[in-house]
Amino acid sequence: MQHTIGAMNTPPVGPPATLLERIRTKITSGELEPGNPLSEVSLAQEFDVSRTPIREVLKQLQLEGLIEIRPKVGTFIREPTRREIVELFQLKEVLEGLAAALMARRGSCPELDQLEAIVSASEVSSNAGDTDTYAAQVQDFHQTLVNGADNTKLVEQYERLMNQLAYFRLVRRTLEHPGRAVTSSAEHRHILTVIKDKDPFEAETAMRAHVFASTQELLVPRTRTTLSLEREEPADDGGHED
Amino acid sequence: MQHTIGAMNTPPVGPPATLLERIRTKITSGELEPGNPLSEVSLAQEFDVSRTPIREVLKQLQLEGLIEIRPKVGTFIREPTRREIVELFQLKEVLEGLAAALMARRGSCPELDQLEAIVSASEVSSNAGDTDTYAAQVQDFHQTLVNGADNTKLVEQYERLMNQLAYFRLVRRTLEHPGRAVTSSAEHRHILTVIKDKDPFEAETAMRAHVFASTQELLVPRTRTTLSLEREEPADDGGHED
DNA sequence: TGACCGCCTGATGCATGCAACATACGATCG
DNA sequence: CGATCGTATGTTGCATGCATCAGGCGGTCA
Repeated sequence: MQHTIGAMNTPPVGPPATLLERIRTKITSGELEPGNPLSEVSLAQEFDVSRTPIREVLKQLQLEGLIEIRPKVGTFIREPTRREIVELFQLKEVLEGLAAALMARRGSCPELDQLEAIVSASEVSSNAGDTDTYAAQVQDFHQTLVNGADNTKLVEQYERLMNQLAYFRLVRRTLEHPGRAVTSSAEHRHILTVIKDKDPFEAETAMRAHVFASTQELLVPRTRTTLSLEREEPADDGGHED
Repeated sequence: MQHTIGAMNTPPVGPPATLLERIRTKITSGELEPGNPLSEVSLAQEFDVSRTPIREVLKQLQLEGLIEIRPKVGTFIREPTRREIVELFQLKEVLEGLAAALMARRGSCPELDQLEAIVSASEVSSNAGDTDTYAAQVQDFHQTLVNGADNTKLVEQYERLMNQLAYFRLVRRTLEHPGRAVTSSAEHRHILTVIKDKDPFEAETAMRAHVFASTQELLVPRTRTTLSLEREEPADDGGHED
């Protein structure tokens, strides 16, 4: 599970992180509020470097979609529009679907064992109602699955996507729906089963259905405890009519 | 079809292109050979700016995967490994599949009419054996389809993917297979039909099959005119067994 | 002759300074 | 009193200079 790739959002060790990673983390961790201005001089002082490397990093983060540089005005943390969030989740669905299919084709691998451990542990925590633990395990499940696809380009695109979503802010909300945890856990178990069965098609289908369901939980404002997928927003939400 | 987004690889007008776009184009257009060193001072002189903006651009291009910056040594045009190419094509398949599904769900839109025009024109050129014209139309078909998905994030990821592939270099080879053009053209027509029928599932399925077939033509060295998908490389090539 | 060691050149890495511009505020005029 | 214009400030945009280091080349020694 260790990554030697340069651009990671969760470096295993602390200090020896790239400037890019450190500033990115400052944004994705929610330390800064969206819309907040990011002065080059402030960052330069904070990280004890000059403006030059800061500017290089900011340009890259703009390319990643995390910030917006308004020329001659300033740099601001970007707040994804709802439309963009929907778009990103549509991508998330197919990317994770691909990951599941690739893992199913791949067969035995370290990540498969990790998935087994994660799913087993998450079944315990979900039944126990330990939301915090389960939330972390959900993250692990998806990340491990993408890693298990053995496709570095997929991992890169997925990382960028999750960074743009500031996913950390969203996951917690999902699990506020009572009963979602156990349902989600069951879906994880099913996905793992079909992957073990080396059924790429079913793995992809199940994964996409799972991601779609989780997405719905996130995008639909939590108004009632059990919701039956009624739509209360005219905007396209990536519905499954296939 | 016009894009006002900052990072595009094919700006509609010439001169007022960003420095990033201009340098990126220098790479993706094949003007530079892979492995070729990209000196900061050379680029600075060529574009009549100082090294500072050049460095910012190079850092961004590194993030895009187009170049490799070896610290204290130099910057080099990156040559994707064959494995990376396979990985990128796996992504291309699902991204274009998503695009087709989204277009099918969307219904009438300008891009749909454009697709109709492109497919009709390409049927003519493919039957006439006009390879050059057909190659351009193939590009148009795929680009228009992705644009028609009405998902800006998908467009962005797709652009990056195509840049990494240096797709321009590869497409031409595909059409060297005699008969591929007419087959491909027929697939395009079928895809357009199911999109018009608003059948997202079939659209995605057809699109993925088409991309996969085209990919095979690209990845399998052209040894015989009609090949029946036999594999001559042990490496995983993203096979469809679902 | 062969291997090793030190310099030398080229590159990048970064700090700094100046110029240009967008924005906000306050004074002035109708 | 309201609108407008000028200025003041804070920001980014870019050029330049120096420090640092990797890699190559030649000389020297065994």
